[in-house]
Amino acid sequence: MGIVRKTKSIELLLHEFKSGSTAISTIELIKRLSSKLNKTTIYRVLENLEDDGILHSFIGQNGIKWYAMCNNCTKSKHSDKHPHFECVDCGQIDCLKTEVMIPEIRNRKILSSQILIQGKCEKCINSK
Amino acid sequence: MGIVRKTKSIELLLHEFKSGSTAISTIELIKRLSSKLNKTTIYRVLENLEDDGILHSFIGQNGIKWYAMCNNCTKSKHSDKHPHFECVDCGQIDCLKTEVMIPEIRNRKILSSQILIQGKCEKCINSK
DNA sequence: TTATTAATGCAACAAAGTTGCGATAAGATT
DNA sequence: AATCTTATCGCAACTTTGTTGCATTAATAA
Repeated sequence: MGIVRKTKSIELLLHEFKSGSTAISTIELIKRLSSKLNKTTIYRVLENLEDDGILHSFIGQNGIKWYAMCNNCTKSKHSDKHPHFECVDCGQIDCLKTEVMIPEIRNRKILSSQILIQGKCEKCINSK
Repeated sequence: MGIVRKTKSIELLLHEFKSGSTAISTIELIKRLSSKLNKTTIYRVLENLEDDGILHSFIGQNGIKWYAMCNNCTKSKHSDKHPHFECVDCGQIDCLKTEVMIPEIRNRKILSSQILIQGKCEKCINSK
């Protein structure tokens, strides 16, 4: 689908992502916004924002879905191929600008890839 | 936990993986074995086999869990850091031997990583 | 053969996400 | 500004994947 009308729901959801390259899980968004939005609406708006190249999504190591802002995507081309970094201590997931080279593979045609890195973020390394 | 007794359930489950480096999702295993094993048993045996370094698991792009045979793992050290390749046509997922280099990241300590590559497998490229 | 307890099956539950449909509201039209 | 069209929303009910508690079964040690 994609977005046709500017609504309060879209505004509320995008507001949560304004602080940059940190990802937010759908369940976290539902927790934060459940007093203002129905969870069905949240799932649907996120899908529309992704279709329009405003957000991108990926699956965390426990199987739940996360969303983060896109940088240079459009409706037709999602160019967010960056890795995501998940802190094993605080649980925060960030988008990385680091390039990871995926080599060609014999007899296979690569179309896309997801890279999820686990480790400790700066904050959690220092607050040991 | 890990495995203490050799049981029929373990034998049945491992039998499904005997054909090498192809991964199988938990729901596929439940479908195949539901006449012989309870799904709770399947979940628990898979967990034990992973704890013992016999199988390893990862999350597919739709959030469901997949298992595949390990090559050189032990109870204490899971060394399966290889990428997984998912065919967008036939849905099959295989373990790759290809090495993917994850570069160091400033101010973060990397502990592990998952790489899931999507594309077309040899069979599906040719059967166009 | 018997005893111990790991492993299993069952039922009930939980979490994450989806579907159908009537009600609401964005914004185009009059 | 009032009306109309239909995208969007909220609600309830459902589905899928996975988990928990507990009584029963069976692997294997004694």
